Amino acid sequence: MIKRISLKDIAKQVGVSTALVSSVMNGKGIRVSDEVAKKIREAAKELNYQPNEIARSLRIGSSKTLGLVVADIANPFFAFMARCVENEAIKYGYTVIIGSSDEEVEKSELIINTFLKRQVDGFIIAPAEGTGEQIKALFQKKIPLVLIDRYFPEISTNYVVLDNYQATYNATSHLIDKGFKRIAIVAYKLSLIHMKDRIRGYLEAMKSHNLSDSISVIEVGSKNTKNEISNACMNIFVKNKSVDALIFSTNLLSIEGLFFVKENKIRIPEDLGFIGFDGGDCFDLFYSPITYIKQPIEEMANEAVKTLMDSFENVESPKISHIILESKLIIRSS
Amino acid sequence: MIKRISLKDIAKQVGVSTALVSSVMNGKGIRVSDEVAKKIREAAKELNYQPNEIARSLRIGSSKTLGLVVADIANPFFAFMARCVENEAIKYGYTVIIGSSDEEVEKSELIINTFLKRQVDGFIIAPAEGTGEQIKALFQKKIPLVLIDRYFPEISTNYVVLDNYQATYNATSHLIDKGFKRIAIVAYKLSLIHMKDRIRGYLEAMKSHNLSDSISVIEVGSKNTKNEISNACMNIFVKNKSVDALIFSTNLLSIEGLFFVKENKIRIPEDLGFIGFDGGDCFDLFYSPITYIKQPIEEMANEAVKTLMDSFENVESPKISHIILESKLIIRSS
DNA sequence: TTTGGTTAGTTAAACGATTAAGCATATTTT
DNA sequence: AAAATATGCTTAATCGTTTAACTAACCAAA
Repeated sequence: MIKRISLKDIAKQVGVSTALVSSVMNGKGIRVSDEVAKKIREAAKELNYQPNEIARSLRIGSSKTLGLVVADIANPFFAFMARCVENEAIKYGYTVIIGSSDEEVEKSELIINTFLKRQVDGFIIAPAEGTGEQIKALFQKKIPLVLIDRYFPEISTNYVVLDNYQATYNATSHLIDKGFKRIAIVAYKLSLIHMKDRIRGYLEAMKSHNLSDSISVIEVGSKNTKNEISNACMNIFVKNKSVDALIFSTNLLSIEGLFFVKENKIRIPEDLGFIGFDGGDCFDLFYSPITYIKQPIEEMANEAVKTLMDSFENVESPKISHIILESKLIIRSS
Repeated sequence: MIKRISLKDIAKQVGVSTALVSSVMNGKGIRVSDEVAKKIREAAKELNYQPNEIARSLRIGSSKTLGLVVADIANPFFAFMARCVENEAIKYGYTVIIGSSDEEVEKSELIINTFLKRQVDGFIIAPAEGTGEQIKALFQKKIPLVLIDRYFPEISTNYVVLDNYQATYNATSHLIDKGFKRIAIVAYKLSLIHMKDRIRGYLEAMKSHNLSDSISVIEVGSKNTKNEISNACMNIFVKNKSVDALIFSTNLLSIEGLFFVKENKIRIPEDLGFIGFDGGDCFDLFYSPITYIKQPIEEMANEAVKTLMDSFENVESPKISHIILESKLIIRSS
């Protein structure tokens, strides 16, 4: 590696011990005369000293690093979340390392282990399906941890999530108010709670409006979804004419829904009501701007970082915090 | 911090020295009997030992970490690039830390210094305008470095970029072939070479088709562009009717261009030819699918990582590599 | 004059892993 | 039988920083 300036170099140049230099650089601890302190600071500037955080981490037992594990960094939802987490963490003097599990159990495990080896101080994780054991293991090791977007009800970790139930409840109600009756929801075939809650919100809204007979949940696998969605929608919408509005339960599903609409020349909102998830330029640019459920992503990220910082304070007496944020229905012409 | 298992714990349990454990874990170096080696491996598994990479980094003088500095992580182009860099780096056993300069000189400097303190082994940087001095400083310190997307002709660093000249030359030629004549290019007011080259490609294409009189370069600032673009396009296109096709020189500009088109109910391609940069769902979903210049992002990322790995091999005798990749014009109906 | 306190530092251990060098035994070669 | 070599391990230094504990010099109070 390249020769970098260390405390020793400064100490030698000024003619003091490294302990003193360290103390001056951190502005605390040992007593120093103003004169020597000034000399040290000048030497540090002159040599362009950059402290070695690796060594510091080792000594103080904290890497000042957070591990962020998202389900899919190519998804704009998580990309934006990553950005927010980073911006927030830096305010507390923390660096973020990011990994994408791509919804795979093995990859999630690999990332978590890599991050553990790198001695991250804590994790923010949007857990993939089936990673409950991994989360439990972290929790048992008392490693500070905040789940985001999704959580496991049976594991009592910190989490920051959307009020998913309310989100789809409101969306469904909105469609009903607009006169749609045969409303379906498109969701992933996932056991994760956020998906269940989104479906539940839809179901309850339908029931409480006496539309139980029109309930229709379209579940698609999380891989190879494009055709699957198209086919699923096709079956229900085109062949059976049994649906007059669709609610999509994630950003990617919504976009694939838009492709379906475009390819089949479906008119929105005349032929089909459409509610998307998470927003994005595509929704705005669609010929008929799309109504969507907006998540407070930045707030989620900030809360997650804050929760993590809090749990650094008292690792031994862990206060578990559950933060549930409200979505906003952005009403457009769909 | 949390008590984690160290070499010492394993050594104690098995009754050997840490040196021996280390050697066994790394599968090299010191001679060991099969019997003891087996015991050590079993103990490591039993205790779920995860080596402390921080300590390892300090000792071996390499953090096995790359610093990726992008111009804007919220931009899908860079988000995807980040993902590719990460996936590629992991193959070589490297972790990536990502920072977004947001095209600001100060933020870029902050990120670079943070990464230096964290002892990154090398950098991949999409440099913001005005960060030439920062890059030069890294280069002089002999810190392995690859520029990506943009570069500084006056600094002889490694770089991996698009053949920007050819990209817009081809795009312009394509529009001319389709019968458009009064073609304008929309670009950022930036001194960076990639932007200059994109404009140059357009200019040369226009000249070589004897359309010098119709040349029109629309330059907008990199902040607050939405209105600016709309106004700029409005002036030229609507008021003067002096333009019949637009080429956009970045992804974000393209999307803002689409908003302009939509808001003003311009018909594509009847009223206006349109070529975007970088692709994306928005282009596909637009009522008239958008022709665009496609960058080989994954290849760029892979080449950048590979170049960096190569320069780790011989830090002292730096072989500078300049990689220029070709774009592809994806022709659709615009 | 002893005791105590302040000032301005130094010394040395520690964090966890790596690695060169050393050191007994055991085995083979001459 | 002596010398050389191989085997299987330990010791201790090192990376750069932090920090508890110590020291030496000086001044003030009892």
